[in-house]
Amino acid sequence: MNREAIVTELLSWFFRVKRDLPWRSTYDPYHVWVSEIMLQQTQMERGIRYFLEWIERFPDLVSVAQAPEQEILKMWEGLGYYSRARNLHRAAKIMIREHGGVVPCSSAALIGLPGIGPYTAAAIASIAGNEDIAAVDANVCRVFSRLFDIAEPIKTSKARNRISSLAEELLPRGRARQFNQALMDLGGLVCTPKIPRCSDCPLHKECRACNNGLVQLRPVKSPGVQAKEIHRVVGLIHHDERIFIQQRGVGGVWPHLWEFPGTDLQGRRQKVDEEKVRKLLRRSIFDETGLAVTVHDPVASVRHQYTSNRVVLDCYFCSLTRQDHVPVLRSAVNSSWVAPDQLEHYSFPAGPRKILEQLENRWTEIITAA
DNA sequence: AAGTCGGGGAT
DNA sequence: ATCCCAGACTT
Repeated sequence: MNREAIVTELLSWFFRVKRDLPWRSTYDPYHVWVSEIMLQQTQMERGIRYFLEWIERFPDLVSVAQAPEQEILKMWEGLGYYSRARNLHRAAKIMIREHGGVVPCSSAALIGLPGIGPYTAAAIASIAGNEDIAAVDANVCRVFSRLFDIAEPIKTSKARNRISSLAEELLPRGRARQFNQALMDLGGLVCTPKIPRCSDCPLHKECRACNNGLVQLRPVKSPGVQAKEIHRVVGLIHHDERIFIQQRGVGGVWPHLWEFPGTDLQGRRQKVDEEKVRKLLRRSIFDETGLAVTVHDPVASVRHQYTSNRVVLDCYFCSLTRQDHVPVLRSAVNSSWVAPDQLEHYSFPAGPRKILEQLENRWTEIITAA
């Protein structure tokens, strides 16, 4: 295996076909940092849209550090992994305070900042600062698992360590910026998961898996976990032309995002008794918020998935049975009564957001019907 | 080492 | 329907 040839072919290919990405015009460390955080576990096409809107709203580090968390989360809405947004916010404040108001470019200074692990530190340091350090992401793992025909399951630390040292050995000194991005682009454009385009690959002559006819079997994956079925019911509580929403804590999923109160149903297999569902929802809303409500008809229902859960989310219209509308929150950290046309200013997970889409233009009809 | 954390696009 | 993604963090 000719390592010299691999590097030469790879860099030559990158120079020819590299993607024209927003943060590649200047390699501004702030831009590179934001892009790397956004692209964690996120596909390029989606990331770019969020990146452009983000830079328009937060053109520099100071604007991020000074922004209220609510606005940070609103810009992140729909992107998932919301801790990334909160960590970005925290890290911005630290950079202002301890790094002279700039995004540091050395991996040593970056590692350990909120949301910045080994990969992201190496990626920012190499792409923004051209530091000689390999950045091994999912793309690079896949490329190397094929290039060196690695039979070990790709998720194991053994395989990861082997790939990391291979990447370090291969990295041409002084050209880490081009080399790392070249590997990422190769993984994203040519050496793709399902149907790799080996005939277009600049490394196919050097690729062991390709030469062994094993490309389809690489990388080796471990068995996945089965998705959990969840049936959730929530209440759209109406009072005085406003809707009740509450803000989640930071303990579990969707930290500091807003939601409608409700509960998960347990016996989700058999046909659910409508009356029992209403009673259960009334009870759980009372437990969670202290609000006594009457549960009316369902007004929206959506399906969505997150992590390894499949969710059916039913939304019931509710009204207060007593005039007392001051909540006593059990698990949420904050709450608000909001006019329907103001709900768009709050950040919701995808499920409730889909509910809101279904309710758009139906508010008057729904409220008068009840 | 294994779980948790999202969401949508590709296949 | 399943797989996947410019991973980090907790247990």
